[in-house]
Amino acid sequence: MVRIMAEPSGTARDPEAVSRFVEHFAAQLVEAGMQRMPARVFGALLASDAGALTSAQLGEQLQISPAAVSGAVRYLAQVHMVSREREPGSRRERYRVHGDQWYEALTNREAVIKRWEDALREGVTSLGADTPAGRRLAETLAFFEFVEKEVEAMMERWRVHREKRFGQ
Amino acid sequence: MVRIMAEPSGTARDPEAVSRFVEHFAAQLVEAGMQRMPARVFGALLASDAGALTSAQLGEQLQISPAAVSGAVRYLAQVHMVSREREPGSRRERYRVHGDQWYEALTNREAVIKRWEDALREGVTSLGADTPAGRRLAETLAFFEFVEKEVEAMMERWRVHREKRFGQ
DNA sequence: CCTTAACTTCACAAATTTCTGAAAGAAGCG
DNA sequence: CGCTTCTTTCAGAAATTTGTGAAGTTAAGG
Repeated sequence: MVRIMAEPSGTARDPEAVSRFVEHFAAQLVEAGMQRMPARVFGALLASDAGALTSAQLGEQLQISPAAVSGAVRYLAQVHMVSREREPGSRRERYRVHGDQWYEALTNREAVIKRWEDALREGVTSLGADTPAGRRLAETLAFFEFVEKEVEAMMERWRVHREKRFGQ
Repeated sequence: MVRIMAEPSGTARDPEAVSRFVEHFAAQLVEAGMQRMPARVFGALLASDAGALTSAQLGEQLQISPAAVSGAVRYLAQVHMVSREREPGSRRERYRVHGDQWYEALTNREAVIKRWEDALREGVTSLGADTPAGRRLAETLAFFEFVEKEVEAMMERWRVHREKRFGQ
């Protein structure tokens, strides 16, 4: 049970409360399809005061190996949910949740949607646009195209809403 | 290689084209987090002319056991992506994609969102609304609440859009 | 009622995924 | 340049998930 004094900040936070949140939140992400380690790492970052942690801190807090941290972080960076930064003049890397950047990523299932659309388009042509099945696929495709446009507009509105509510 | 003459309809469909679509589409769903069997079953239903298939037909087309069909269908029904119907006077059950009903369900990640929100709310109070971490969680929570409202409005607009484009 | 057709549940084998320890690979610092 | 500190990669052990066969359950039809 070693505690790392990582942040120079004064107020000690209740590590148990943090852990409870992290695990609970991660469990929801897992249920929604995310892998366990990425989910936990992401939770830990969200719940950190600085919004960023080093690899060692993550390993310590979550009781996982450096290898596990590495894998989780690679995934999270790939889907743009965290960014990596190197403190200049150190081999230590920090991983950060970028305030806004990340829920942009959450909605950036766009890549996913695009591939659904491709599959559907292919289906429409190969089954025939004039068959009942083809028509069903076409309608589904139309739905996704609709959603894609709408989500974009929604994020625009969110940025405005956010500005008003949280300043900055 | 046995073909079932299931639909009384005349035009034979190319089973290979259907299969190609089903597997491709299912693969995308899997990548997005859905289990393989539910994804394949759902694909098969989407690609069927009647929009409905019996358990036996699904097993035949996808080359899976009745048990697998049962499990997949149970899941799909639970999340309202298909509905089950019994042809009156028969033990045979049919599973159907309900045209509209199902993408309502897709957006009905609402249940999921609700639980994310709960976890976040808990986090805000337990970490303290006045801490940096607490503020970050609160903002994230606000985002989800925003999305929830927006999605509802979006679906309303879709119904209108759909009506215009596909009649009925 | 009894038979039989259909669906479901359950225990287990197989396949897949997940995480680790160990070794290899970068990059600051002397 | 070599040493040291951190991160990544890789092979494999452990755990989990997935799909099956077989037994169990339900309900139609004689």
